[in-house]
Amino acid sequence: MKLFWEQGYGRTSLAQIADEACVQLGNVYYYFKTKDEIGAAVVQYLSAQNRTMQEMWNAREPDPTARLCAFFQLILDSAPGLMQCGCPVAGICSELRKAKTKSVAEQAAAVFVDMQIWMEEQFGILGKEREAQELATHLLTLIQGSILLSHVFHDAAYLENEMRRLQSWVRGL
Amino acid sequence: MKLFWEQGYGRTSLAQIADEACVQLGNVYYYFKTKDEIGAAVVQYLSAQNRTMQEMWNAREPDPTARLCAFFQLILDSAPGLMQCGCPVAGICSELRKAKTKSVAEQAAAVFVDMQIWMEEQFGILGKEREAQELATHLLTLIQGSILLSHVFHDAAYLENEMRRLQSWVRGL
DNA sequence: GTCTATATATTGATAGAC
DNA sequence: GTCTATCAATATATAGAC
Repeated sequence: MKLFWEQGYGRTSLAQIADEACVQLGNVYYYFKTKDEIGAAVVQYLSAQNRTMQEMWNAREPDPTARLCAFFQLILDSAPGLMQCGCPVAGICSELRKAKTKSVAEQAAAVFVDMQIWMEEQFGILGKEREAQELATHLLTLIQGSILLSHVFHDAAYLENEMRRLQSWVRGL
Repeated sequence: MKLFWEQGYGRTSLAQIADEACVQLGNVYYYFKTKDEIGAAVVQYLSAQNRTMQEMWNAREPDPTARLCAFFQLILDSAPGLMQCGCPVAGICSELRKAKTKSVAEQAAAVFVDMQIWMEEQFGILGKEREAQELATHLLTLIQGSILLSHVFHDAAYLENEMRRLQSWVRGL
């Protein structure tokens, strides 16, 4: 995951992965038959990580507003990495969509669906059932747009300003 | 440009480029010493294309609102390609930022700076000098965010809905 | 399960005939 | 300017010893 995020899927060789894992190149193929399987495993890891965070926020924070703020705060805390490498899910999804590995790209897109549905649920609890889908899409658009701008401009301020704005916005709901 | 957009910089071989240009592989090196030089030329082409469009809108449309709407309309017309391959500027910028070719990534980022400055100018003419920068950033965030979502979800509706919303918003200024 | 060694294919890049 | 031929490096993947 680290290498795919930092360098991209295509630029990362199996030799680098073996080196990062402190094993020999040949041993990688004992666990993964192809490089695509490693890509699928990474996407699955990112998906599981996302769901774990959602379950944690659902359990810890009774207030949907606090849950959404916790989500924004996680993005804020990840700002340096997001600025440097962009969104790991969007990155691998876009790269594999342009390749022949379409199935893995679909699994990566499913992570965004999970995020969207979770945000919709929070807006629903807040009594915004009718606009929930529209609000969730709007949020995801702003999040991904600001991550991309901070990455392209190499300036975390784009992401930080947007996240702080969203935090104060959601607190005013 | 076509190949880099559709497949990405890394996945595109010089053999493919030569084939697309209907020349032999060896002949490519008569015009470009390295692959990076081709990447730089593509970014320069995208930059020139962007500036050409801006100059055209500035000349044809006396009203800044109409200019911004023309910009949004161009994105709308490009929706199928943007959905399929994402933003060509952001794509090559992100890919080369993760590579060793940092200078080309900076040139790609400069295209976004051009867009932002042009939008700021339009808001300035509209009498929004004070908020011009903030509005331009917000626009760029929504544009790039909606392009990314339409690409990841493989659904042009995300981009189309956002652009139509921005068109009616800017007409209400 | 882990390792070394290697097959096979493709890549960016070069040399030189024409 | 365009071509053929090829180098050298790197990639994914496999075979088989231990």
